[in-house]
Parts: sequence; structure tokens; C-alpha cells
Amino acid sequence: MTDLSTNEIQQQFPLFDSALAEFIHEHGESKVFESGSVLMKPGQFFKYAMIIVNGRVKLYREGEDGEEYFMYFLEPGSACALSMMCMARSQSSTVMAIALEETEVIMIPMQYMDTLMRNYPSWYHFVIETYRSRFEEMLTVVDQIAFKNMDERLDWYLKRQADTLGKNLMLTHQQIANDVNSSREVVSRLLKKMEKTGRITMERNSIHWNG
Amino acid sequence: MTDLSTNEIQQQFPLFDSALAEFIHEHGESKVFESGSVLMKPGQFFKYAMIIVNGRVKLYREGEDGEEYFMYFLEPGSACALSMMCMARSQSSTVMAIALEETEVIMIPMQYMDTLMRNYPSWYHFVIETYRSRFEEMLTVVDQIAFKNMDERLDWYLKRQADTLGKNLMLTHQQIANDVNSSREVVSRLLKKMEKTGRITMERNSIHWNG
DNA sequence: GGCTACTTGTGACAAATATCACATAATAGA
DNA sequence: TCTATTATGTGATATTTGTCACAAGTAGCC
Repeated sequence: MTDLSTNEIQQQFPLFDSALAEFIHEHGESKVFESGSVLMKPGQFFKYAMIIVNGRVKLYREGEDGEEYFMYFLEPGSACALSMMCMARSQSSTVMAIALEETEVIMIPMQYMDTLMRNYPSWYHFVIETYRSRFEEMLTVVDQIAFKNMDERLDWYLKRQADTLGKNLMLTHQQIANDVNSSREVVSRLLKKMEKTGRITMERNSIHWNG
Repeated sequence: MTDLSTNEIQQQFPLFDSALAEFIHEHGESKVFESGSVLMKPGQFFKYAMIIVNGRVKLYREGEDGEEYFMYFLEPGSACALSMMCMARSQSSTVMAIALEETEVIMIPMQYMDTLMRNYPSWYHFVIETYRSRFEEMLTVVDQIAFKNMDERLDWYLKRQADTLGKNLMLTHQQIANDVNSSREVVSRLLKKMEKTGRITMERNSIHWNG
């Protein structure tokens, strides 16, 4: 039983029809993650599909030697595609999901997947759309790393951050360097260039995206 | 109506139950792609979900300026995840799918998706499994480009080729360079090193993977 | 104020990769 | 056999990115 009413669920997830919202209201479980907490532990076997009601989650890849690479954000109204995939095997690398703010999710036990898929067409439309959009997002990530130099990647990274987090980005150069798997010095120098062209404005601990 | 019988379909796709195989036999359409032909045209809007009966398909990403990056193979018994995703928008970059051999596919019109999802649980299990495995594969690709140097990536690339194409790889250095978005000279030099360690043996137009 | 931790700036250098310019080898075809 | 084409080898050099060393600025805290 979720904290949200059927109505509230439908507001957050416009793709759901009322029967589905009703089902999720009854069988889902509300949970709140504090800012900074981990939604997906490495190698975890998922018992729930998670959908995001409120807040913001950052997904990134973690390499064998602690390298990181930012993938994308989860926003309200979307689902964690990975949580639906039953990623059983724990590989050497893993995907990390951490809450950037206090984040409210609904957890739907996996045992209901069959029922949902079979009886609620709007559910599988939602699932398919979730997979599709994440897959596309992964493709654009591949594009960037495979084809672009650091300066372009940095620009793209900041643009994406600004798009979902707002134009005032509370980020240190070191944090950015981690997200794009580069080094602080490289990022600093490239940011300086971007400031000269007016694309960003820098302050201590923050960057303003001027677009 | 497919060329394959219900029975043959079930043999190639063990996850399908007989009702599903029957349905696909009736409503699917067989099609053969010649070696070298394109299964997915850039920006194409898909009317069919494609499943691979026979042959081998190479998927790769194509950048704005003609760069390429190899993603993965489609093998018999698997589905083209992308064909199921209704990738409507044509972005600047695109995914290319070309047949490496004569390749036999079954094309299932999109209009049946709802019916399939609702009435054939083994269908959506198959779909979910398809998405899951491709997504995982994309994650490993990201790992490689984001975290590894060219020598390791090349090793991994050749290993994957050998895994699905056999240990005798009919590839020129130039073709490899295209697949990993590098240059022929770099690839040549690194291959030379790999030959010294005994990991591969080189001949004109081919490379033998010794593992 | 003075200490300390953290953030940013910058030069020098190293490593990885890309590019250019050729040389050489192998093969196909006339 | 001779020639044209394609595949491979290799040095020299440029570009990009990573690393190291250290300076300087800022903020928090006692």
C-alpha cells in the first residue's frame, strides 16, 4: 500500500490508466531515500521495480579500479530501468544509483510483473518506453565517449546537468572530473576556456551555465 | 505466414511456448537478407519486430562524420532489440545493422505487440530478456571506451569477434580500426605487440585468435 | 587573527593516440 | 610476367590527455 493515493499516482505517471494506478496503490510500497543514499547496491538482486515519485537520482558506472562515469538522471515520473531487469550476475563493473535529494519511490514487488504485463497494457507501454528511452540515452553516451574529445564531452555533460538540475550547478572541478572520468587539472583548464567564450561563469564550488 | 513451421520456430527460440510459436508462424513474415545488406536503415521507423532465425548481423553506431563504433552481434535465436523500440526520431548518429552472412529473419508486424504482450507471457519474457541482455552489453561497451586504453579494448574486441565468428577472423587492420574508431597505424602496431605475446597470429587479411 | 582544509590555477613533463609520409609485401588481373 | 591495387610496417611528429609539483585563493573554525 503506497503513501500516495491512486489519484496522485496518476498525476505523476500520466501513462498509467486508472486501473493500473489503483493496482500500484494497493500493491506498491512507498519508500524514501535520503539525499546521498544508495538506491542500488552493486550486484544486488532486485526484488522490486522502482518508479520515482519525487526527487532526483544519479546513475553512474563504476569501473574495476574505482573509475566513474556518469550515465544519466532519473527524474520523477520515470522508472529505474535497471531495477526491472533482474541483473542477477554481479560483474566487475557495476551501476551505482544515488539520490541527489530526498527521493520518494514506489517499489513494486517483482512477483506482480506477470500480472501487470498481462492485465495492464499501460504498464507494459510504460516499461517499453522506459527501456527505449534509457537505451537511447546510453547510445548518446557511447557517441560522446567514442567520438568526441574532452572539450565537447564536457560541454555536453554540463548541458545535461543544467537541463535537469538547473543552470546553477553546485559542482567542484573534481566532481566533474570524476563524472567524466578525467582529471581535475584537465577539467579546470577546459572550463577556463569555456568561461572565456562566455558559455559558463565560474565561482568557487559552482558553475553557471549560460548556454 | 512464415517459411518455418511452428516446430522449427520453437527449436530456434526455446523460450517460446507452443502457442506463441504457433502465433508467430501464422502472423510473422519470413525474410532473407543477403550478406552485406542493411537490416536497419538510419532513422527508419519500424513496422516490425525482427527476430533472427539464421545468420549473423553486426550492429554498430555511426557518428555524424562517418565514424563507426562496433556494438554487438545479433545471433540466431535472438531479437533485434532496436527494432522493437520504435525509435522514431532520427538523431544525428544512427545505429546500423548489416548482415555478415545470408540472414534469415522473421518480421512480426508491430500491430500484434499488444496481443502478444497480453496473451503470451513467454513473449514478454523474451522481450524483457532481449532488452536486458542488450542493455548489459551496452554497459560493457561503455566500460571499455570510458575506462580502457586502446590495447585492452582491441584485445576485448578480438575476443568478442572470435567468440561469435570463430577463431579465424577475416579482418584487415583497416576494418578493425573502423570498428574501434581508431586508425589503421595504431591498430597495426598494437596487433604486432599482441602477436609477440602469442595472443594472436597474423596473416594477410586474417588474424587467428589464440586466446 | 591564525590555523587548516579545500578549491582552483598553472607550468613542466609523460603517456597515449592520431596523423603524415613513405617503404615494402602480397595478391589479383591483364 | 608485369602492373595495379590493396594490405601491412615503421619512423617522425602533432595533438590530446594524464600526472606531478606547487602556488595561491577561500572558507570554516578555534
